[in-house]
Amino acid sequence: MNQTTESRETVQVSVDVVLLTLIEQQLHAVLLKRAAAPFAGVWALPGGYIHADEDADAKASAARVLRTKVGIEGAYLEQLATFSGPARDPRGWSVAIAYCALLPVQNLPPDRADISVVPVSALPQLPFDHRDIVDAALARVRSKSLYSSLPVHLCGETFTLPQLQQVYENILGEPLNKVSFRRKMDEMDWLEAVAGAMQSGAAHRPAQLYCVKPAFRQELALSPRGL
Amino acid sequence: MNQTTESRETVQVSVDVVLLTLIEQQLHAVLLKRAAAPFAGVWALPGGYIHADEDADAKASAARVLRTKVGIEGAYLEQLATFSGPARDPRGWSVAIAYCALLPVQNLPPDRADISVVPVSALPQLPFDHRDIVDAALARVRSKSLYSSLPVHLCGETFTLPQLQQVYENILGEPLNKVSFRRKMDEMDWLEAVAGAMQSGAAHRPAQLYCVKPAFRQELALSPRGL
DNA sequence: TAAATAGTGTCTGTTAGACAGTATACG
DNA sequence: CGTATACTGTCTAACAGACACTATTTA
Repeated sequence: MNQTTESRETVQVSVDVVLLTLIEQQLHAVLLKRAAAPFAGVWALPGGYIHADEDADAKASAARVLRTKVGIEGAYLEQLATFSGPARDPRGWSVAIAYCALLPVQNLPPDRADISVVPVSALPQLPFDHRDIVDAALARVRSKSLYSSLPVHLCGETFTLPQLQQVYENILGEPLNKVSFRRKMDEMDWLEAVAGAMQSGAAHRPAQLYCVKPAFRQELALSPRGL
Repeated sequence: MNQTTESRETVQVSVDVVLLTLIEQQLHAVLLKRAAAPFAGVWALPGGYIHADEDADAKASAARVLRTKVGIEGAYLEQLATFSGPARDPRGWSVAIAYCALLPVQNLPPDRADISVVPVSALPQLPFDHRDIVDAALARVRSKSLYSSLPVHLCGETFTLPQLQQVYENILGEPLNKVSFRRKMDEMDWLEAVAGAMQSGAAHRPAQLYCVKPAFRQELALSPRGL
């Protein structure tokens, strides 16, 4: 809070969201074609100014951006970091509160001309410092996947342990030990088995379906020693 | 970034700093007596508006606040989180980019009437949402101390391993195993021994002095598996 | 030489990964 | 019954903590 009453050059405050999903074993980010200047017509992160008259806080602004501009609801949302400076936006000194959002691929909105879902390994050039923001999101998601239940937010309502392990492996970019993974999931007690097993007609033993325990639905669960 | 050009109610952006130091085995926070309304005369976190005409980014604003309002320089600075909403400041919808700063006690400024250094376990009532910000800083410092070299920023230029272990223990609030701690410090290779040993006239074997390796002076070093 | 803390060697229990086995579906 | 994947039992290697021992200073 300020200790003086002097007024200074205005600072623009916006919210930017890195919306990630997992498609065909690869993390993808959702980009929006910018409607207005600057960078009109360019693919960029979904974002927008804070609406002081309707947003309860910046997280609510991010949720509103996802709802009104991307058309999704219920994504896992977590504040990432705040980016600032005179050069990141050509309009002048600006502040962007960046959020990271995770969504199962099946909850993505239907195809739209102004929405692009691209692998994070093949992003186009992004305006502002959006590339830095995406990089920060990827670093955060990868590091948190080492010791938390964060990746469950990329799975649907129910999933099998082999599926969940694959999600972890896709995010981390390295194979995990099956026995250790299942032992951890068991110890952490984040999941509960659903009555019916998944058969899916595959020519092998069906896998048990699990869902996240209600207590961890919105919150993250942490593991003391990783994995 | 915004996708529209509409303009809305203004949002105030400030920077708040949780400056922590270790005094007599206890974490202390530095509070400043507010000079201006709101909450004039009340102890609060050092903070201030961003000066768009001189600050390179919000971190520079935080460093400037520490320099001009608290009188310190060279503290370890790390962005914490951004707090926002219509209710946190009586002047209206506001955004506070919070930073956490660590400083060895010997680098604190000389006593001043408008500066108070209080144990974090005995903080007074704080205005705005400064209590939430302090709590976030403590949670961050404690969790990062589990797997990084962050506590070295609370030590002076040189220190002994028993001293450093005590800093970790004071932050974490629990005793650490001496053998394991020294084994980790050795494996991580963050420190280097200084030529002379510290005797300090104590009636026992003197301890080797260490300093942080130059590569980790400003950056943090992480440990893959904790401690 | 007694007291006090620094620093080290080694044992043991815990945890993580490798491997191989059993279970259960489909064709 | 062959194949493919789910799941489990068990061995082994790596790691962390406990304990005890040696080292070096002052009084």
